[in-house]
Amino acid sequence: MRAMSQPVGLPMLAESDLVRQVARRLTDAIVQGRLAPGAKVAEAAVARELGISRAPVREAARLLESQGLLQASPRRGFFVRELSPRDVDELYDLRLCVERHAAVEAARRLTPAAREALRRQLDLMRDLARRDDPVAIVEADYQFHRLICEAAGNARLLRLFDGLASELRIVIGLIGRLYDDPDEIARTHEPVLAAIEAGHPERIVAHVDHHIGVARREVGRLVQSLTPTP
Amino acid sequence: MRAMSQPVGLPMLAESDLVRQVARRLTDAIVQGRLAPGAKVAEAAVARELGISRAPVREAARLLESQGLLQASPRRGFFVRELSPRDVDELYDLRLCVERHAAVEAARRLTPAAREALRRQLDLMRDLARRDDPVAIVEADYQFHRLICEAAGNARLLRLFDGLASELRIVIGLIGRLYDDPDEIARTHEPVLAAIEAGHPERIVAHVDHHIGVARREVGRLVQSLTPTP
DNA sequence: CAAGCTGAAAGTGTCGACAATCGACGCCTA
DNA sequence: TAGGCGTCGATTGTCGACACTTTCAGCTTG
Repeated sequence: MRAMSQPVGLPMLAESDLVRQVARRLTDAIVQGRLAPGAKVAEAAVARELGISRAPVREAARLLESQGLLQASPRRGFFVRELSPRDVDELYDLRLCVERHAAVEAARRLTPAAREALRRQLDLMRDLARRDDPVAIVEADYQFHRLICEAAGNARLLRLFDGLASELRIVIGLIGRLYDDPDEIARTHEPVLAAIEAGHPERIVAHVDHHIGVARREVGRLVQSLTPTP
Repeated sequence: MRAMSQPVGLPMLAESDLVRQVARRLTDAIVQGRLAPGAKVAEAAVARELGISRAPVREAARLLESQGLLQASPRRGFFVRELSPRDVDELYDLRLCVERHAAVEAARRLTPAAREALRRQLDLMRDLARRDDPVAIVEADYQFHRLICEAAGNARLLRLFDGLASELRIVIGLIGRLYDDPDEIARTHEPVLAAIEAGHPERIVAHVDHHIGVARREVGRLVQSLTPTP
């Protein structure tokens, strides 16, 4: 009984789990926009395409449902989640809540390694902005925020952030370029990192609020333009 | 098309979804302490006991895994999550983060109905404290916090709170009485509601912090005493 | 006596199949 | 011609079965 007191922490190799693989493929397809919001995800079709049976597909779909990427309609199947402007509002409310906390915590326990990683990520973003690579910038943007959550040292916080981010990617994946001015991204991130390094909680919150507010407006506008006014 | 313009409010009969039912049963068994942390949840055994096949059990288990109640170990099965002191720390960190936000938002958009519900819940808690009903008090405590999250008007926030709460219930369910002084619960809730009604963000945060800090210490002590020092 | 090996039993991962149900198409009726 | 009804196909929900893995008890051996 004491033998397996530590099932936690191991990288859990041998991910031969078909479920995880299917979940990953579906997730990729959704965030890359290959599966549009509202599209039906038929078990049989996916299973045929992957050359497996329906069981793993079903379980993967349920996993993605719990993550908010799919929506289950009893007796009808799974559909890619459609995000209303209200949904986006909810998601950004939570992002604000989560990332404020993450940034403050990250500042409290900032290790040299984490600080270095954040700086490198910022450099990368500046570089991508110069080279005007809109797809890579969105990814780098995501990674920067993820690094902050990682630095907060709370595994659940990180999982929560991943969940919010993947749901937002449903809509973000629809467009190639999120910001009109790619350079703006790098610029709005700088003060966030600076505030974290300085370690003033109020300043951190203020800059995080500002930065996320900008993103929120951008995505909000985008979703608004995508939603056929009812 | 106008015929059923009101799909809301119907009780949605015929929830023949076995998965939901199994998930509910397992959840109940866990939070009631009938399934102890670390216990194995064998698909076949559960299926036999419920008189169904393994497929729905599997899906329900995976659902509970995504909620953090179960832990999947490839090729070995599902186990009831064991919470280390560190896990409890993480959970309370997130609770703090989530409930601060919820309380501030609830204050911003407090409807008379929500306010009334919160007051009634507080009265109920006072009553239960007088009658010294430790089990009911924990439940009422949970409901009070849930009402605050409901009043915040963010469905995802509520789901997030439910997830955190159910994970914490893994350990809370282990004991009958969480607080030494039942009356203390009601007393530490009063200033929270007062602050929400007053609407001062800083005061709200302060009181929420204090209240959750108390609970955190209690649960922390409990978990500490349950953990065989490694 | 402890440690390692062997075999069987139990359990998971995956599959294909069947019944129940939902959506769509076409037909009938007013 | 518009609207309701019944039938058909397609898909889900559930099941039982099989191969492979893990676990554990008993045996062997140093």
